[in-house]
Amino acid sequence: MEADTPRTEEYLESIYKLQQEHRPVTTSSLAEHLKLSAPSVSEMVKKLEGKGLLSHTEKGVCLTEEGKSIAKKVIRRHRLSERLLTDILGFKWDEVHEEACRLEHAISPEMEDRIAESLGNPKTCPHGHPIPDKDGVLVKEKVRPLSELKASGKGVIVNVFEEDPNMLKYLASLGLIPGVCVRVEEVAPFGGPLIVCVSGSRYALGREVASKIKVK
Amino acid sequence: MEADTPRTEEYLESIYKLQQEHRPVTTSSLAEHLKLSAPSVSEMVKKLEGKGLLSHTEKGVCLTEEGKSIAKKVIRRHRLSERLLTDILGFKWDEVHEEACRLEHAISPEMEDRIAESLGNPKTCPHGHPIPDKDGVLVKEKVRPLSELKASGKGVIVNVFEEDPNMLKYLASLGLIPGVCVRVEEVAPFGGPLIVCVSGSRYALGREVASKIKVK
DNA sequence: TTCATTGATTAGGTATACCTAACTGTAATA
DNA sequence: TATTACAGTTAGGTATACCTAATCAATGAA
Ligand SMILES: [Mn+2]
Ligand SMILES: [Mn+2]
Ligand SMILES: [Mn+2]
Ligand SMILES: [Mn+2]
Repeated sequence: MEADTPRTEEYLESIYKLQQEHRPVTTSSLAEHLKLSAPSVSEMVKKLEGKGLLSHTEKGVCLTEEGKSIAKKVIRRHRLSERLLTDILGFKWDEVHEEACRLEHAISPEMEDRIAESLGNPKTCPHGHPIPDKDGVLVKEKVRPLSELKASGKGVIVNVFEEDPNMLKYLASLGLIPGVCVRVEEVAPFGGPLIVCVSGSRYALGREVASKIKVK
Repeated sequence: MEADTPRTEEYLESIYKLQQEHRPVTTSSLAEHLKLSAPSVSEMVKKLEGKGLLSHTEKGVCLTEEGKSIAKKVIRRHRLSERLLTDILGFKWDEVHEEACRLEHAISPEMEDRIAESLGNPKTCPHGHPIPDKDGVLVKEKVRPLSELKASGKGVIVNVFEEDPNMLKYLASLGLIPGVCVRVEEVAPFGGPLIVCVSGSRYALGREVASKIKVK
């Protein structure tokens, strides 16, 4: 069994994430997510299929058990890196994604263990996403998008499906971070914004944005 | 100016280190240090020369100012990584070299700053080697090898030029780490061992080993 | 002086991972 | 039905960084 290269890890990670977000896992969606050309992805997908890490049918790409297992390891390292960056090195949650995306390929199993231990085995990354445990067990909370709440509905933010630093900075400035309670005051019709109440303040939130904030 | 690849960084780092240790910086010594074939190094050296990072004469390879500057940045990231690993994540000094050798290529300038800050701007790595500052200033202490001390000579260990984990573990088990005071009790003739006294205990040390321990 | 050793390079090749341009097949549209 | 749009692949090519085998050049020993 040949060692996985950083690129293999990156593909598997992307595929796993797209699938988790219930987005189509096609070569084109992958190409968009990875910011690569379609033929590059097409070629790589074929190689990964040859290595038994995924299967590729008309319906799209699907990780095998081995592919899933590797993906979860990468995601564990990614999310632990993010926690290291925020909790120990003092980064903001909007500054860690890119950094972690490089670190995740440079961390040994020993370092992974030490980070987890030093941080007290955190259960989630700074964005609220679960950190798979050593055995690849990933506890997914049942959540729904904030955008689905009705007027006067309430919920606690569990996680935020967003990687764009500017958006994350904006959300943090409104106090929209995991663990915070949000109440929907009003829902404008025709796909209009939501008026939400967060720790005493009122804000108008676009549907698009609200759909990325998952609450329970 | 194209970005440096991890491999470019690795070559420059090796060249800088060999030169610091006053070892010949030839393609063959480089090949040995980097564990690559001579032709591979020969080729890469030519490329790096073309990029203006080094010059290659009969006397060997010599970094240009730009090459030196990059090398010192890599070494700064390497040594800061080592400190992060030992001081924050609880690694032993014999476990950090390889890990840091990967991390050093995955750390952004921002992360470099945060590590330095979080650690209180350490002056040396766990092996006692100076950490270049942001501007590439590297303070080298005047030291000499323990093997050069005469009988009843004394010195404080400044650093240890050794990367082999087993050797480092051995040295740590004898208490031979930076900051510790060593007295040479006896020097066996004909290149024989030194009998040294460290924190109350006596040990026989081979010349080879003793030459890697630098004292002041 | 000639030969063998050593160091370095040239020649030729591989693997990985990316690209653009061109082509193909399917499915919705006019 | 013919057309267009889109997704996906094939074809052909590049850059990086490695390898082995063969060659070349200088040096010291026979
Ligand atoms: Mn990643
Ligand atoms: Mn995250
Ligand atoms: Mn290195
Ligand atoms: Mn060190």
